[in-house]
This record gives sequence, C-alpha cells and structure tokens, in this order.
Amino acid sequence: MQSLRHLLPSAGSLIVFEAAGRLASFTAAGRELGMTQAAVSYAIRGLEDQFGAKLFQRRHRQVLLTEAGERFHADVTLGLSHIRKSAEELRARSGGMHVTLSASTAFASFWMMPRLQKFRDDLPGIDLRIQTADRDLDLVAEGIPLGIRGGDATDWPDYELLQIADEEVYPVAGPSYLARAGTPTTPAEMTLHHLIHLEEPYRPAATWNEWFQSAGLNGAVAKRGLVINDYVLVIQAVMEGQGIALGWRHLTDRLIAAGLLVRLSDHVMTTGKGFHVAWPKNRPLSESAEKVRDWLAAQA
Amino acid sequence: MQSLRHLLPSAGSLIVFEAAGRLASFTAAGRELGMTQAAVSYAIRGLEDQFGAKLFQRRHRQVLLTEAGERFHADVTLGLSHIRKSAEELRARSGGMHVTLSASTAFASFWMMPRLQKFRDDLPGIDLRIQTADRDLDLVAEGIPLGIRGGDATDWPDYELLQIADEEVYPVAGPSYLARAGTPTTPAEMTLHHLIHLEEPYRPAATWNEWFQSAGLNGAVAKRGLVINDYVLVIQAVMEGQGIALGWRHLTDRLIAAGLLVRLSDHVMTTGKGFHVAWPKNRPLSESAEKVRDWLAAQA
DNA sequence: TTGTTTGCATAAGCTGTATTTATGCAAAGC
DNA sequence: GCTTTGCATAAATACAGCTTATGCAAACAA
Repeated sequence: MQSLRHLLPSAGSLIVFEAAGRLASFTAAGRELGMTQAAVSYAIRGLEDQFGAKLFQRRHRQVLLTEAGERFHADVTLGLSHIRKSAEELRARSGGMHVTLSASTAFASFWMMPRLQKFRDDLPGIDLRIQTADRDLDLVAEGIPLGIRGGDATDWPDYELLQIADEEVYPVAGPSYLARAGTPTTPAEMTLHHLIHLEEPYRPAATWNEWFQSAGLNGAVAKRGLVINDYVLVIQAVMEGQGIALGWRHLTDRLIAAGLLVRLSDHVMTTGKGFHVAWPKNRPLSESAEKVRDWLAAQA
Repeated sequence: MQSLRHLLPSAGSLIVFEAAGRLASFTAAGRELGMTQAAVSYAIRGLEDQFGAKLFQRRHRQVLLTEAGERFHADVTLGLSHIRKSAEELRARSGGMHVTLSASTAFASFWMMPRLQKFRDDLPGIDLRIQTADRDLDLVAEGIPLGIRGGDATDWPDYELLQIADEEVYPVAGPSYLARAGTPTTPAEMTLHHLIHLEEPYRPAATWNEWFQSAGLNGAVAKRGLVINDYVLVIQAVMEGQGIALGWRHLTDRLIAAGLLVRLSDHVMTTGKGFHVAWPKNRPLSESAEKVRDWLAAQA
C-alpha cells in the first residue's frame, strides 16, 4: 500500500483540486484559496502528470471535470470533508490555551488593554490573541471563536450574545482644548465648538446629529470638522486638543477617571443597544474560549 | 466554512500525522515516508501549534495519541483512506498515456533504446517512462505498473510474467582488444585473457566461472580482472578494449551486428531462465500499460 | 550508581518546491 | 473585427519544508 506522500505531487494539490472542481474555474479556486490562477493551474497540472490522466476539460472561461476527474473529485471531497469537520471541531474544542477574540482597535485599546493584567491574573495560562480589524469579521469564516459586537440580538441573528456594556454616548474633550476654547455647558453651546467626527467605513456609529437630537436640539446640525475613520485616532486627536468628540462610556470612562479626558455634559445618549461578546450559534466553544467569554461578561 | 488550506499549517502534515499516529513513533513514520525524524517532529509541532492542542503524549521511545489526537486521527485516517484508494484506482485505470517501466540501465540502454523508434511507431501517443535502478524495484510500493525481470516464475511469485528473451550468455570483446591481444579460439584460451567481471550488488548475474563450467572447463578459475557493478559500464569497457566480458544475447546482439562487439565463442550458456515483462498480480493495469506490456512481449 | 541506547526537540543552514508576475493564446460574445 | 476572459507557460524567487547535528531525558542493564 503506497503512501499518499509518494502518490501525490503534493498533498496541498488535493485541496486545490477540490476547490477547482467545485467552482469549475481555476481563477475562482485561486480566489477562494488565496492563490493565483497560475498556481492553481500548476497544481492541477502536477496532479494530471502524476496520474497520467486529464482531470479537467479546459473550456472557455470554465473548466469541467472529466469522467475520471469526477470520480476522483467525489472521493477527494468526501475525504477532505471528514478531515475538515474534524479539524474544525478540534480547533474549537481543543483550542487549548489559545483563544482569539475579534474586536475593533478601539475596544482592544481602551477596554481590553487596561484590563489585561486583571485578565492574566484571573485566567492564568490562557493566551489571548486579539484580532483587530476595521470591520466585524465573520467568526465562522475566520475560524475565530469570539468577537466583540455592537448592537443587539436583532443585529446578530447568527450569534449568541452576552452583554458587556450598554451603549452610552456623551461628549469628551481634552483638558488642553478646554483651557484654550473654554468649556461648553449646554448642548447648544457645543455646536459652536470644533467637533471631531467618527466615520468608520464598515461599522455604524452614533453621530453628533444623533447626539444633539437626543439632547433635545431638534434641527441642530453639527458643524463639519475633522473626520477620522478610526476611533483610536479620534481619541488621540481629542487628547491632542483638536476638538470635542463623542465618547462611548465603556471606552472612555477610564481615560476620564485618569483626567486625560473630560466629560462635557450631563446628558447621556443611550441607544438601547450595547456591546457584547459574541460567538457563533451551533458551534462548540473550547473550554478556554468559554472561560474568556464568561470573564468578559463578568466585567460588565 | 473555512478552507483546509487556511486551517492547516500544511496539507502534507496530515499524511505525516496519520503515519505517526498509526506507528506511534516519529522515527518510524519518517522511515515510512522517506523523511527524517526531525521533519516529522516539525510537522506534528506545526499541527499542534495551529490547533492549540497536544496531539501526542511524548513517551520514552514512543509517542501516544492524546484523546484529542485519537479523535482527529480516526477522521484523518478515514478521510485519507478514501483519497488514497481513489488515487490508486485513478492511477491504475487511467494511467492514460503515461506508462512507467522499471528496468536495469543495461536493459534500457541496449534493449529498449534501439527499439524506441519502433515503439513510438507502433504505439503513438503513449509516453513511456523508463525508471532505471540498480535493483529490481517493488512495483507495488513504487506504484509502477510494469517491470523487466530476469529469472523465472519461481523467482517472482507475486508477479505475472511474459517472456521477452531467454538468458543466453557468451563472451564478447571489442575489435581493438582483439587486434592487440589476438583472438582466443577456445574457452581454455579465454582464461588467459583479460576478463571483465560484472558484480551487481543487488541482482544475481551469471559469472565467468559459471560460463567456463557450462563450456566444460570444470575447475577452471577465471582470472580476476576489472570488476564493474553496472553492465552498461562493462560494455563500455569492452568497447574500449579493456578485455573480454560476458555478453547477454538480448543486450548485445545489436552491438555485434553493428560490429561494435565481437562474439568470441560458439558456446552459449543457457540458464533456462529468461527476461520478462512483469506486473503485480491482482492489480489492474491501465489500457496503455497493457499495450506496452503486449508490445514488449511481441518483440521476443 | 553508572553507562548505554533510543527517540523526540530544537538550532542552524539550505534548497527545491510552490508559488508569483508577466505574457501568450484561444474561445466566446458583441 | 474588437474586446473580454481565463487557462497555460516561461522566468524568477522566496521561504516552507526539510536535513544535519546535537542536546536531553527516560528506560534498561550491569
């Protein structure tokens, strides 16, 4: 019985073959696998040379499995699906001491970092990896067990949620800005100041106009000012005295307590939404991931 | 659903993992796969790091699968066995237009090469690959459909055989040697000449002493001379005038007809054995392999 | 207790496999 | 006839996947 290692030009070419057959296109397979069309072409060529059989008919804009290719594809698909399922279960169940959490850079910086020592004290031995991105990643597709998600259950029907914080928004400024420009005492007065705007390309965020409305200033239009697409940079600009920005309580309360930021209004806009730790429904979490999840929820 | 390509450190590590788990030893797995123990160790390490789980308990002189490793191993074994079986069938049935023939370098050089044009004329479209080695390869283990084998059926119980040539042996010399040393006319006279000996490390071959015995020179001891372990080199030495060597008819007859070699005796030693095209019993041959087999047998 | 054997882990080094980039070609479609 | 699309292939290359060498530790035997 011959080892597959000798039977195949490379083991990876099986994965390529499966995708190309399913998608009937080398280019599409490459896209799915994160490779170029040429690499796919070589991989298939390698298999065909090794077996001495054509696995695909090349058509215009499409490839079709030959009869021999169909037979082989069915078996490869079956074999790989067993393995994939098992690998995913292994990854989920036995994530061991490594847990990945998907979150925004703002959450990572302002919420998690100040709590990291406590995390380490409370859950020694667990290595937490925080994967930041400018969008809310598809946890299933990325193979990430946990994520931090804003909104509520209707926003995330495919995920289980445990709340960490309510969404509470108020204006914040840096001490140096206030020393220079004076301290606004009413929402109306706020409209005359330099306002810094968060505009994230992929995540909805509360706007100044929404905040003014919630404060009773109907029809007020926030003056256009500095626009930044990353909340970490927004807060940095605020601390640099560039203006006033909206502050989310769960992200800014420690900075305020430390005197690095000043809260400017008694009015808090609450949206009825919140920030949650989320995980995909119907997928097992490893023991460690469950611990991380519960720890996060317990910080509320 | 995440691609296996992203889920695994490398697809090849699955094959390594299967072998290591089955054999409970990284060293044994390396042996089976043609790798070093260290390479196996790294492959397993890669899997363990990627999954964040220990797959093996390291014991003295042995590794044992962990519980998680056992589960994964069962699925990987099942998946890979589907694929292996399919790959072997594909290889055997759809060998397509590529056929590999395992043979000695001498056979390849002196028998097949002179007939290659005729082969191409008779079987156009079939790509013949000749895999030479200094030993008779295990066709099953190597996944090679056909081989050339000396001996008879008792020597190759696991193979089917079709005869190509009888084993017939006589002395041959190069014209330049004879011009210099004179032409021996009797076997006895032959013993006084420079004799070139073939000593292959892995294949039995008729010796000068056997030839003299068959010629009736009992007790004659062939003078020790140049000893070469590759028959192609033996023939080259003969043509360079280094001495007299035994010539196998099926390999030398064309060289003799061309005047490059001279046959030196009317006595021919026949061993009752022969040279055959061989293929493993109970394994399907591709259509092309059958054609090659039949073509070879038809050259007898 | 000491010496030996065995086999996994790891550092350092390296090479050839597995790509990527660029381009050619051909089949459709307009 | 022109354009688009996608596979094949040449040339180049980088780095993953090893190999070699060595350390370490667990058994076992004397």
